[in-house]
Formats: sequence, structure tokens, C-alpha cells
Amino acid sequence: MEDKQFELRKLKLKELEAMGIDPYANGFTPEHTTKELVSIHASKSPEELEEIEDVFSLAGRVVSKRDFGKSAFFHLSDRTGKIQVFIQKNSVDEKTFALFRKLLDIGDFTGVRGELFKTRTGELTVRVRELFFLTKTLRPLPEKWHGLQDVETRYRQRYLDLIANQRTREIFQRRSKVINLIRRFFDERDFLEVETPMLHPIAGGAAAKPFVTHHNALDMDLYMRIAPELYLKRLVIGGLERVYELGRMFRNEGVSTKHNPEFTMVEFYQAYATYDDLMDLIEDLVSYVVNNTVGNTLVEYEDKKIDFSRPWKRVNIYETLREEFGPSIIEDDKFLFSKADSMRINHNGIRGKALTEIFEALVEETLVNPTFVYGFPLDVSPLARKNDSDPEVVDRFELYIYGREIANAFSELNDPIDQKKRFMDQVEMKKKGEEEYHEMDNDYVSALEYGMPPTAGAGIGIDRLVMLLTNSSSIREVIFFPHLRS
RNA sequence: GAGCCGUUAGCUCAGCUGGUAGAGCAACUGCCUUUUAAGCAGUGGGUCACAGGUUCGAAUCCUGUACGGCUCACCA
Repeated sequence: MEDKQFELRKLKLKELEAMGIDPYANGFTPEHTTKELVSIHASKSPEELEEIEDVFSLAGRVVSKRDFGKSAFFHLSDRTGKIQVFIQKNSVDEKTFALFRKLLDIGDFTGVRGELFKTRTGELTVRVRELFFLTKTLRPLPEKWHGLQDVETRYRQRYLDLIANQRTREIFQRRSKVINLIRRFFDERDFLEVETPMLHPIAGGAAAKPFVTHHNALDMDLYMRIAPELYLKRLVIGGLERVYELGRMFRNEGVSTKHNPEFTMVEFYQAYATYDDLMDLIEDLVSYVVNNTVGNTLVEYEDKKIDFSRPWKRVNIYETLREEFGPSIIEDDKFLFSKADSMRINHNGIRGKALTEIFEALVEETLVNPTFVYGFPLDVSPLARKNDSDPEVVDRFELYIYGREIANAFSELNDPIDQKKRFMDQVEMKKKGEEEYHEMDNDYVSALEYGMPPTAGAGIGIDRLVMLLTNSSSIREVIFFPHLRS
């Protein structure tokens, strides 16, 4: 027999229709939510509830059922939570009761009207006077006690995960909250939320492999954006001074517990600010988000507690390397590259790459509490402003939490002549096999020629931040529909 | 892309060194008017991911494929 439960439910559907009941009826409007009823009435005594003669109406999915023959309990689940419902043979009309017993399955949607009371065990419950079939479900729901465990099913059929696992709902509610808080934070500081193209003629603003697509009418290849950076800075040139964009980025690279081909980032730019200012601003922002979600500066994540209390540590890459390996690591290229080779680091003869990669290999995973890492080499930072006292270094930092890069920020390079030269250097290195290096972007250089005020900007990875704030070990837990092979 | 692990009923899982498949929930038939993992009695349900191979005999051993998980590499 092929899927007996499915066939049986289809028979029930036909039976409903035969009785003149629309199994997909419209028109029932619930006047209350489960949460409203629970928060207002759960604390009342049975006697107090007795005196309330109001009739309440609710709609939701039946998620459990306990049948006693002449009466039954079930739980109704809506977006806000769930509440118990009690139906008795003599509290509704005969037809409704028969329908309920014979044709209502766990998973079906119903609307109910009735008054509140408390059971012997003290649970707030709705006594049904009227019951409406709203939607017949043809497939059985995952099991009530263990929920849905199979990760593949959880990702591919996220709706089942959301029905069965309360934690999944909470993760995505928190994600939504985080995004909301970030918007509020920037709006309050007079940043303008903007939207820039997702289809780029040149994939710029980051070191990453893009997705390629094609526009038929224009007969041109386009790239899905890997970063909005160069467009946002054009807006600063245009005088908007403070802008942010929160949205999806696309990178054609491997998938892992920390990488999804599309991910969400907020990038923002502030004229007349420096990267130092942005350390403070990001500290403010992340603290604001942590405070309004987790509500504690100590955040439990996997086997550790992350301490978000301020101020956050700020460490210099060059100083750290000097302390660890002595001055030769900075001053002697031979020493540097042989060190890199011994650590099996792929540097391609690029000093800055070797230095940053050694640093990362050395300390990244020790940076559990939020830590700003600054003093990046010039040749891995083609869009960042040179440091005033050390021309090999740029005014750039990254924020690490739990060994992961959460944010990347710098004072922006606004010298068009230097920018053009940097692009040319990038193109050189791209020829040497550095696939992710930048292409020449003449259009962006000409924009800079019109003058960009001194500006600092940053990008923050939202998915990774949400992972930390929901104790999720995989990025797939915080993205509704993560990419899987089909 | 590489290594390791996994895939058994609608769901959650057992199934030992090979002897032809089990439980709980869900479903079905009854009983039961305050239960909450309700209870009691009974019933049905499987291409053991897929394809080969070894064997008298394969869910079990071997090989390949698909999909997934973890780790690594690239990256945010």
C-alpha cells in the first residue's frame, strides 16, 4: 500500500465535501491570538474565569489531540504560541462533534469560538462552542515528542521544521529582531538606508569569486554582487554622507558550516569618520544588538562563554607577529616566506598575504571574546586608505568573535590616482593566479575623481552574528533555505 | 575538491560476529466527559537510499553512485 495515511486523509477530505463542508473554507477571522489569551487570562483563578462570559475566537493548526469519546482536548497553535482547547459532546452541536471525532486530524487548521476555563491541572483552556474546519491536511506531521530531527528534511522542508521544532522558530524570530535592531541603530544615527544594484558589470568591493549571469537584451555578462561597497561610496561622493545597505551577497565559493553561497551583510559608510571611529560605532552597534536580544554580556556559545563586556580588545597584527617571531618576520622577506612555507601557507610571494595568513593561523582561534584586529598590509587591502605613519599598512580592522571574522572596516581610500594604481597592482596579481583579486574599475576611479570626502566604512556579516546570538553551530541553522544539492 | 561517518515504517530510533525486520509516536477499529508524551484492548503499515558483487542465504560483508553530516582546503 502506497502511503496509507495520505490515502486515508484524502478519503476524509471527500467525506467533508460530501457533507457540504468546504475543507479549504475562507472567511473565518480570529479575533484573538493564543498569546493574548494566555498572557491576559492564565493568571486568573478558575472562579474569576467563570465570571468572564466573553466568547473568544482563535484559529490555528491542531498540533495534538487527546480523545475521550464524549469529550476531547487538543492544542491549537498559531504564530504566537499555543493554547489548549476542550470539546464536549454536549457543548457543541451533534454534527460538529461527530465531524471533530471522525474527520479532524492533527495538522488540520480550525477556527474555534468559545469561553475560557481552567482544567483541574490549572491549564487555561478554551471550551468550544463552535468549530470550523479551515484547512484539511493530507500529510501527517512529524512526531510530537522528538520533533523533526533529520537535518536534511529540516533544511529542505523548513516548514516542517518550523511546525515541529520550537527552537527553529525562536532562531528565526531572533534573526528578524537582529535585523530590525540594526536598522533602528543606523536610522537613529541619521544613516540613509539605500539599495544598490545586485547585478554588477564588474564584481568589485571584495576578494571573492562571483556568480556570472547574462542579460539577453543588452547581450552582456553580469555578476551577482559580492559586495555593495563601490556603489555605496559613489553615493557618499554624491553627498549622502551616511548610508547603509542591508542585503544579500553572492559568492561562488565552497559551502560549509560558515559559508552559504548567498548571505546577508550590512555595509555602511560615514563621511568624516575614521576607522577608529568605526571601532567605537561597531562596538556600540553589536552591544546594542546583544543587549536587546540575549540581554546579557555573557553569551553562551557552544562550549564557551563569549564576554561582550566593554571595552573590547584591540590588537595590532604587526606587533603581535613581532612579539611572536621577532623583528625579522617584518623586516626580512626570506624569513617571512620560509616561515609561511613551513606553516603551509599559500602566499604566492605576496608579503601582505603571508603576514595576514600567518597571523590568522596563529591567533584567530584564540580570539573568542570580541577583538578588533588592525594594521592590515596594503597589498591585501586595495580599497583602504594608507596609514599616515606607515605606508605599508592601511587604516583597516577586522572584528573577530569566537575566532570568526564578523566585521571588516577601514578608512576609505579617496585618492583617485592611488586607487587607480592599486587596481593596476591587483590586476597584476590576478595575472599571477590570484583569482579573487580585484579587476580594474575605471568607472569607480572616475567617480573618485569628483571627490569623496574622508570616509570610513564597514561590512558586518549578519548570518554569523545571528549564529553567535542563537548558539547555532551551522550557518544553515540561521538561513531558512540553505543551499543543498538537488 | 579531499578524508571520515550516516541513509531501516509518515516521524524518532533498535536490529551483535550474515539466517530473510522490530519498538514508541502517528494511523485504523473499539471503550472512556478535565487529559496533557492521557489510558486500555486489538489491527494494518517496509524496494532496509540506489546499482552491482561475494554467499546456499545480505539491512548486515565488498565496490560504485546519489544525497546528507562533520573535519580540512578556499572564503565572510
